[in-house]
Amino acid sequence: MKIATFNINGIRARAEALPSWLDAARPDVVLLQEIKSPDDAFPRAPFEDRGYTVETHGQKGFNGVAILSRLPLMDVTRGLPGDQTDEQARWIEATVTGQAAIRLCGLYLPNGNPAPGPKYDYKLSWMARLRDRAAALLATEMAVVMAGDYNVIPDPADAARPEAWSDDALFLPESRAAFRRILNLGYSDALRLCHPGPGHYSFWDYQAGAWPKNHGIRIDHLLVSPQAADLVTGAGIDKAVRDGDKPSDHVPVWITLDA
DNA sequence: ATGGCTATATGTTATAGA
Repeated sequence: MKIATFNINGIRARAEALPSWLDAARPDVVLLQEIKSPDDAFPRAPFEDRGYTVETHGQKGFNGVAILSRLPLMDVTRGLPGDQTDEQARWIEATVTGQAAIRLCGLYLPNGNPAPGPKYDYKLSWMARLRDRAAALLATEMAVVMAGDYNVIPDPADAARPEAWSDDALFLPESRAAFRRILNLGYSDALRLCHPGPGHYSFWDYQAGAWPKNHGIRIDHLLVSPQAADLVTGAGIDKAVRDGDKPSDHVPVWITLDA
């Protein structure tokens, strides 16, 4: 099974780039972030025509997550537990069944800038809720894959110019510690199971020539529970997508599983 | 150096992103 995460930065803006990548990469499941669309405006046909089931959790204008799957999805839930007043569409779950059942979580973690401030407070409180949900899922002993745009640079090796991010919400010590707390529950950063070392990025800003200068950061992650880590056979980043026509500022990150 | 580009809605400017 091949599972990918991709912050597409607008589903309608990626009407050509996303199907083009799907046809080349042939993932079984894709967790999408920043669809920037209400559910009823999501263009389903290009995906259903390719054999994908579409489950969305969107809102007007910003945010929004979705799952595309060529395998059956069950028990779909929307919204991260822990705060009934949170109206931002950033979390969706479903169980996908191939040779094994896997609980999927698609997430778009708050950016948090500027820090300090209310947006950063929201980021950290969202991460505390994420940790609680991650712990609850771990207790089920299912294979769990939590994938999406975490908006966290875990380590200096995950940025071409770490010094440029020292005061940024994506790289502040508290953000990195909150991410590390989830790993410390027992989850693994799946790309790191397969590819240690620097130079693996998933985002390049549209501005300031970040792409041609390769000033990237790695902020899109697939975290896997121990039961899911047992099944991982490979991982990668489809960097070439950033060079396509009308690209997102993020590129797809994927894993393959013996499942 | 300068938020330098992009997407969307609030729409010929503002907001958010990272």
